Amino acid sequence: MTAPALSERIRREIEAKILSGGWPPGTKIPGEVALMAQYGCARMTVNKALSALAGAGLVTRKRRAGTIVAHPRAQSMVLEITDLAGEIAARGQVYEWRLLRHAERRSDHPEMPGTVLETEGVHYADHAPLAFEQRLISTAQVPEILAADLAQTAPGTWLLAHVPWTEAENRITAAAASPALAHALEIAPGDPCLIVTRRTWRAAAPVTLVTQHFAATRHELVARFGATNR
Amino acid sequence: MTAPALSERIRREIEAKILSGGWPPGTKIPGEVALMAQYGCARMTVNKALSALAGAGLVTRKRRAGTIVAHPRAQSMVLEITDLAGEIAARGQVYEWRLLRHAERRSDHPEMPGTVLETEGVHYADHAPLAFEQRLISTAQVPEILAADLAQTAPGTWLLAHVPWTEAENRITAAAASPALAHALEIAPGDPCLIVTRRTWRAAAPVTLVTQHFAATRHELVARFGATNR
DNA sequence: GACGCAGATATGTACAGACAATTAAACGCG
DNA sequence: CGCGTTTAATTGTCTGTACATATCTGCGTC
Repeated sequence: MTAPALSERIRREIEAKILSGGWPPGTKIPGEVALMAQYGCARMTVNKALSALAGAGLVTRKRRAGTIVAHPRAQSMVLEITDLAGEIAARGQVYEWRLLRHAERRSDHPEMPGTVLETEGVHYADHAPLAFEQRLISTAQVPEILAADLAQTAPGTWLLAHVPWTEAENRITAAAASPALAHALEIAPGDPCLIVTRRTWRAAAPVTLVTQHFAATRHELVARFGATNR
Repeated sequence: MTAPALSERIRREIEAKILSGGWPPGTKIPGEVALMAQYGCARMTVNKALSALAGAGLVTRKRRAGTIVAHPRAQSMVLEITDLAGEIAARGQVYEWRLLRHAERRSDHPEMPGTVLETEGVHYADHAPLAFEQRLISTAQVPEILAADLAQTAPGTWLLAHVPWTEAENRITAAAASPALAHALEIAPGDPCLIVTRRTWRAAAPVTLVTQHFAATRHELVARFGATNR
C-alpha cells in the first residue's frame, strides 16, 4: 500500500464532492491558489488534479472565469467490445470458431473499396452457436491476412493481434432471424437477433467491416460507465 | 488559430506514429530525456505528452523499462446515450412523450430497495412510437421527482437536468415483442425489439432503473471510437 | 446610459531542478 | 551455471518561478 500521489488525492476529494452532490453543476469551485494554500502544495500539483477532472468532463475550466462543475449532458458510457474469443474465454466457457466460407474478390461495397477478403463463420461458446459473422477485410490494408489460417483463428482475433490500432464505428440493432441465419445459430426462423455492425479504420483507411448476429437469448452486451474513467 | 501547446504537439506526433503503424505494438519509444533533447524542451513537457498517451491507453509506461506501445486488447468504444428527447431533437424530428402510468409504491426489485416511483410511457419521434419505457426511480435518492410533472417532461429528461452525476451500467439485448408491447409500439406481435436496460447510481446509491424497448426497424444505436479519446 | 479601454484575476503552459520509486540489467559469488 | 545483490536507467511526482492569454470588472469619457 503505497501512499497515493498528492495530486491524485486532491483529484479524488474534489471528485467526491461533485459526485455526492455537495457541489452541484454550475458551482464555481475554489481557484488554484486557494486549493494550493489549502493543501500546502505548489500550483502545478493542483493544476494536475483539476486538469484531470476537466479531461474526464466533470468540470469546465476557462481562463479568468475559473473552474465550474459541468452539467451532465449525456450518459457517455464506455462499451468494451473485446474480441469474442477473449470474452468467452474470460467467462470460463469453451470457445470455438468454424469458418464456413472465405474468398478474395473485388468489393462492391461502397465503404470497402478495392479487393477484399470475405469471410463467413460461426462463433461457439460451450459448443453452442453464439454468433454468426460476416466480414470483409481490405487486402490492400492487411495483405498479411491472406497467409493466415482463418479456419484455426477467427479473423477478428487475428486482426486484433496484428493490426496496431484502430478507429471504429459500431451500430447495434435487432432483427428477426432469416431461415439461413436461424440454421447457422440453431434457433427458429423469426427468433430475435442482436446485430452488431462494426467498421474499423486505421489512419483513415478502412480495414474491416463486420456484422455479427447474436441469438438474443444467449447473449447481451454490457457496458459500464463511471465518472472516474480517466 | 492559436498555436497548439508544445506538449500537445508532441503528443500528437507520437500518436500519429503509433496510429500509422510506424511504431507497432511492443515498440519501445524514445525516453523522456531523448525526446526532451529532440524537442528542446523541459522534461515536464515531454512527460505531460506521454502521460496523456498512457491515460488514453496507447502506451504503457514503467519505470526503468521505458514507454512501450500498448497492444490493443479490446475495442473500447464510447457510446453516447443522450437523453432520447435530445437525441430525437438533434435529428430534427418532433419529439413527444406520453405518460401511461405512474405510481409510488414499495419496490420488490432487489436492485432498487425502498419506495420507488414507477413510470411507464412511450417516446415518439415524428408522431411514430419509438420506444416503450418502464422505469423505477428511488424516492429516497430523488424526492423532488414527486413534484415533477412527468406527463409533460419524460422522467429521463427530468433526471438528466436535476441529478448531478451518475454511474451507470447498460445491458443491451433483443427480444420479440409481446402483444402488449407490440400494441404500444404499433408493431406486430413477435417483431424484433432492441432492449436497453440501464441502472444508474449516484455515489453508490441506486437512483433509477430503466428498460427501453425500441422497435428495431425504427432505431439503432451508434457508437464511435477514436483512439484519441483523452 | 452606452461604449471603450485599462487593470486585475484566473487559468494555460513551460522551465529547471530535485528526490523518490521501481526494476531491468549487470555483476559477483558459490 | 544458477542465484542473490548491487547498480543504474527510467519514470513519478513535486517545488517554485515565470510569462502568456483570456476575460471579467470597473472606471472614465462622450
